[in-house]
Amino acid sequence: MRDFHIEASGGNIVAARCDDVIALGQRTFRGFRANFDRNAEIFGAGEPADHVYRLVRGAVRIVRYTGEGRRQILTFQMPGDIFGYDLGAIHDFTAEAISDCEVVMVRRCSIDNGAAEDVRLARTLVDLAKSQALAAQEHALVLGLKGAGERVAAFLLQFAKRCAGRSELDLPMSRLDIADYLALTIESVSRAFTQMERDHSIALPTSRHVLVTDRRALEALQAA
Amino acid sequence: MRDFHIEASGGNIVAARCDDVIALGQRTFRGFRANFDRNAEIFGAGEPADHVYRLVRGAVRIVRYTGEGRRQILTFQMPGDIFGYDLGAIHDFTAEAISDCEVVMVRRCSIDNGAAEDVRLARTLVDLAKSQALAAQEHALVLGLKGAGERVAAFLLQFAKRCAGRSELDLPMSRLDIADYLALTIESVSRAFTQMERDHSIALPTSRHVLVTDRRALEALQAA
DNA sequence: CGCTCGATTGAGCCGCGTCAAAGTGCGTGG
DNA sequence: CCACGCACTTTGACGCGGCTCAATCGAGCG
Repeated sequence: MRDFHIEASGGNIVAARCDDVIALGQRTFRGFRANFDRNAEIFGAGEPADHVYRLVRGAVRIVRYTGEGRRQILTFQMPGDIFGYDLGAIHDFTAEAISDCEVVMVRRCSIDNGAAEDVRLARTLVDLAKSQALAAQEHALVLGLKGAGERVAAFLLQFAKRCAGRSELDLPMSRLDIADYLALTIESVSRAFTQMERDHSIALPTSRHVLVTDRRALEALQAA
Repeated sequence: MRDFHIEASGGNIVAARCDDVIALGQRTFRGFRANFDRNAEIFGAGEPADHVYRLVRGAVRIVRYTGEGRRQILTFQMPGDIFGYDLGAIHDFTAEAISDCEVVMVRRCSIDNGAAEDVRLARTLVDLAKSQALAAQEHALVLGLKGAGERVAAFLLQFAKRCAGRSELDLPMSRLDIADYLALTIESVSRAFTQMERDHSIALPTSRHVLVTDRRALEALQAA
């Protein structure tokens, strides 16, 4: 398990080991591990999409910027998630580290080549893409149908489900990240949180630490 | 090219021929052709997803209904589009005929079986799923970042691109369909149309017939 | 201790939804 | 062929939810 170091021009990649893999289907792909500092760009929209990533530790946001600085977060990636396997040869979106984080990078062509000789892998990739499509559609539903409070409730429930249904949540992302994910302002997100606290649906020991005390109430709120 | 008829319980499928196919990758899948009347349900959310569809003629909306009758349209399908190839064994959404339309249906298992022995097909399916994911993400961006007028402009430009960039558009869908796609009300959609007409960005010989007279203006409006 | 960044809270405003009323086009039947 | 009815569209008046602007608060850190 020999370690070696990479000095990226931006200084974001601080260390890498060569013994890490991404598992897809029955196959494992050899890649390397990389660390990114908080707010570092992992890849940018428009750059060549020649690597696929698995998040090991930390949290990542997939983002689209508009001309005038407005920002929309499409998904949050949590440990175990695969990202960066985009449609074309160019990344459609930007990936940024929400917290200091650790990823495994695999050359995309090795996955594509593997899929050319392993139908089981190919099926796994189809399901991966389909589940991303479904997630994006659900996101569009939330943005289209729900009001501010309902969006935040839906976000909390979605996040809780990702954490194996635990009722004690440590949010890695700021209010601004949540706002840009739900297409709201920080103020609206904040008001929604305090309202849910007043209703005793949640408790907020700190602003990033959430206790879901009444899941039913959140589910009822979300459904509205 | 012998014709035969199917009588569905709902009376929606009025005729079918057995000589039609869906082409995917290098392969063609034998299926059968079916016609649906305007507003007929092609498949419903929750039903077994054991067929994949290609639209031949007409237009289709992919829809999600909430408990209280609210509705969100996720995509419009135009001739040539493939739909119904969902993630699980159950359809996540409902497909409805916007106009009288004609589809080719293929058993989903024949596609899945084909992918198990043809890697080129498998790659095509990955790209199909990825492009659906990208479309859903773009849709989420529109709903998240744009105001009413900008959404309608984006919709018109997207529709125009689908029609080989023609500037003369025949919208198959009602204002209500557009509203439910863009997460607006019919009134807001209507006002956006008339505003664009006042700005001489478009002309409206009839409400369903749109002439894009100033594409640049629409693009500028959309970008806002 | 004081600085800074993020979160919260409040006041006012604006865009879009809601409600209501015409207006328009089209198919149907007389 | 015309008259009617129905579904869809357009237009207007008004209210509300969430955005904007601004001030305060709180926690982490040098």
